Amino acid sequence: MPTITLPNGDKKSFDHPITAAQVAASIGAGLAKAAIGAKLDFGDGPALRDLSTTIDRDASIAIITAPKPNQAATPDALYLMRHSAAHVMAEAIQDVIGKDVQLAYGPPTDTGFFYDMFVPAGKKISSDHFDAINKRMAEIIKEDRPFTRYEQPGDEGLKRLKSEGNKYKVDNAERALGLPSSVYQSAKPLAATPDTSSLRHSVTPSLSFYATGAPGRNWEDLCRGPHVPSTSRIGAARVMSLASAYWHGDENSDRLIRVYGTAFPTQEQLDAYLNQLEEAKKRDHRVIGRALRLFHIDEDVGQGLILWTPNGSIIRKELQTFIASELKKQGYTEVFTPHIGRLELYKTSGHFPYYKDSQFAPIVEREDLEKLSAAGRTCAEMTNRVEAVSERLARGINERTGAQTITPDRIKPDDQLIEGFMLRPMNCPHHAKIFASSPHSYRDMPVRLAEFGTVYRWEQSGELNGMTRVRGFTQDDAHLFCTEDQVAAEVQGCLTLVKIIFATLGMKDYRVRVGLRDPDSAKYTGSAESWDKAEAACIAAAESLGVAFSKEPGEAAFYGPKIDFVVKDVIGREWQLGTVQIDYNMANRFDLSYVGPDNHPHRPVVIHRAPFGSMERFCGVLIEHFAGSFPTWLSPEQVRVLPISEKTNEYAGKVMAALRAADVRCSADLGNDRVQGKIKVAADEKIPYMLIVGPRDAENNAVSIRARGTEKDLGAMPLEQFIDGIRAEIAEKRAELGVRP
RNA sequence: GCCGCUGUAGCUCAGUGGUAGAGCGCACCCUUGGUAAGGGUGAGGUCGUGGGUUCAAAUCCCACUAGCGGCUCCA
Repeated sequence: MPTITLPNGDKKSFDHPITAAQVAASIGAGLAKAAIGAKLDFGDGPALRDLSTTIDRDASIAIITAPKPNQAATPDALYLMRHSAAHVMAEAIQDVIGKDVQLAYGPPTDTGFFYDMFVPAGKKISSDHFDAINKRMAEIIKEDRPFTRYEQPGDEGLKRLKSEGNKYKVDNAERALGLPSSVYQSAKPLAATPDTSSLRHSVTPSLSFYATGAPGRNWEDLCRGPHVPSTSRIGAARVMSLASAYWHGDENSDRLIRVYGTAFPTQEQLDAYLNQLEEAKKRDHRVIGRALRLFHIDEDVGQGLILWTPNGSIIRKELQTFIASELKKQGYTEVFTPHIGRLELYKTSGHFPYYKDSQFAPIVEREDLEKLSAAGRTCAEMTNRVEAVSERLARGINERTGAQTITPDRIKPDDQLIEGFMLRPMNCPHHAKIFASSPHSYRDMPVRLAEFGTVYRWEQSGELNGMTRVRGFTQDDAHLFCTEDQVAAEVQGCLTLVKIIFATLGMKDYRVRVGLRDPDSAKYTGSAESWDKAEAACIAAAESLGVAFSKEPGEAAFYGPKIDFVVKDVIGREWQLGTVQIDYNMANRFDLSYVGPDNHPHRPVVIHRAPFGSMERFCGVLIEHFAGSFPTWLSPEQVRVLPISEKTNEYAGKVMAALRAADVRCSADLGNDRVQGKIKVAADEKIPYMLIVGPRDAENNAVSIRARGTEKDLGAMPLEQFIDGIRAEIAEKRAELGVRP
């Protein structure tokens, strides 16, 4: 007979099996009323369950409740409500579009839920249907139909699903039963059961179904649950958007329509969320970037290629100056290298064969093309000769790495090869060549070569996104060539740099991933001992950051472990910014060495690191972080002088000149607007300081201050004092606008 | 790359088969005003590109191109 442990440690014993709802009722009527689910632990870990779950053995329980008014829902409560809302939305869609819409998979997400579905040919779902779907969802919620769970033996349930002709549900059922799929075939290994929760569920020999109402009479769906007790407990739900998704995320498989929705306990909370989305859109770096004229993308220049306009260029330049000064302190040396290199170089590095499809096409010499053309050769022949490697190179690479990237049919004698150049996808080959250009003693190590190096990658067109995903970008790159013993200290130094940058910019909302090797894979280069040491160094360095980080086995590059910094944009998408990667491969490929204390050559270890990642992406994220209101040191325009009338224009000009002489970025608004109008314009442009000057100020050699974010006149102060104040603020890279009379 | 949506003035957008519109911005004029837009006049568009249907296309159809939202990918 079950003994049930409550969250506070109290125990309750019952002499008969009991439902979670009854447990709630035994604690209090208010709890029973608010309950929408339960987290039960039968000793195998906590799992969310229906309130109707029968408890027939010892368990600990936490009742999940709907939030009180004005209270935020717990993640568990939202999970239950949204998972349930997905069913309601699916029913509504089938009512609006047609019963022949086939449902596939509908889980909750961080911000709501989605349901993937197959819409038969001839039918269509579009945003025009949203009003009707929303209306139908509201009706179903209002009807307050119970979510009724029932189970069928696996074979029986499967037979029934097969007779219904929905292969997606058959597939779901087969996977729930632990059977191989009879309907889904793919070259790719089957993904693990998609599961957005950390909750565990066991494979059972039966299948569970949920009817929204009475089984057989109302709408129902194969589902493992759990759900809220009845539809009215969902609160407020809404369909949000349409997208496409592949079945099993497999691009060679069926394309499904993914319908996104969200649900909140109350209409007010849903409205607040929608409002928040609207606000987030205003922070979008693409919107602010245009409004503040920070960057431009021009169709005629090309997709994914950023033109830094004067305002954006100031921000970038300030950031680069900032980081360059930190690099100097850490003993880096700066280098400059070209944006292209010979194909041979990237064949040596392995980039060309390995990442062929995500690079710009090679630049082939005109003479070669003409020769081939005159000889009647095809395009395929040209490609073959461009992509092939010399015997010498193939030997070299195979010897050291067993390189899988060169196939024997692509090895050609030198006179068969077509040479060419490539836009560089990475800076490391150039830096490796600089390292190799002079001999090195262990006494010189580490050698730290830094460059704001622009690289070009052929990103898929559908991936391009403002400044955050582009085809040409500048890494704040550096390569540290060090001895094995120096790896830990150098990784530590890289993280210190990242920490300084993030702290200076007030960026706190990021996460850290430590990518480790997959213990079951053999694709990695470098010795096991080196990997052990490097992984330990990465973990130790990450621990020293004082920030939560995740260890991610299998996420290492094939050439070494790495540490990535990831931030979210305003609409919740994650972007990788800074990265630190340890590389055991490159030094081999380029045959790099230094002379050790034993007077023999040794292989250096290479660390790739870019604390910002790319200037483009970093600035994009930074625009959103500050919502365009940059601290003074980064602001394209730091001060604007606003004369009250044209009578004070001359003094305004003097003020501007004095500020410019003090290295402050400043302009004066000498138009014939009234001062209210000039303030509005300057405020819209998010300029940190407005100096309003009239005859009174001119007489006293003073300025009246108005700081961004302060909706009033702060009073007047002597011009010289203002200049001293703002210079200090800029020099110290202060986050706040602090110059006051 | 794939699916869906979108492309009209510098920007934000209205215009569903019959002479191209608004607000903001811009230019000029009046106003000389002490803290989030005083007033007026004017310039500015081969309606993303190319085909097609039609007496007639910004509008309907097709293709391309670019952007947006997802998916897949990301050294």
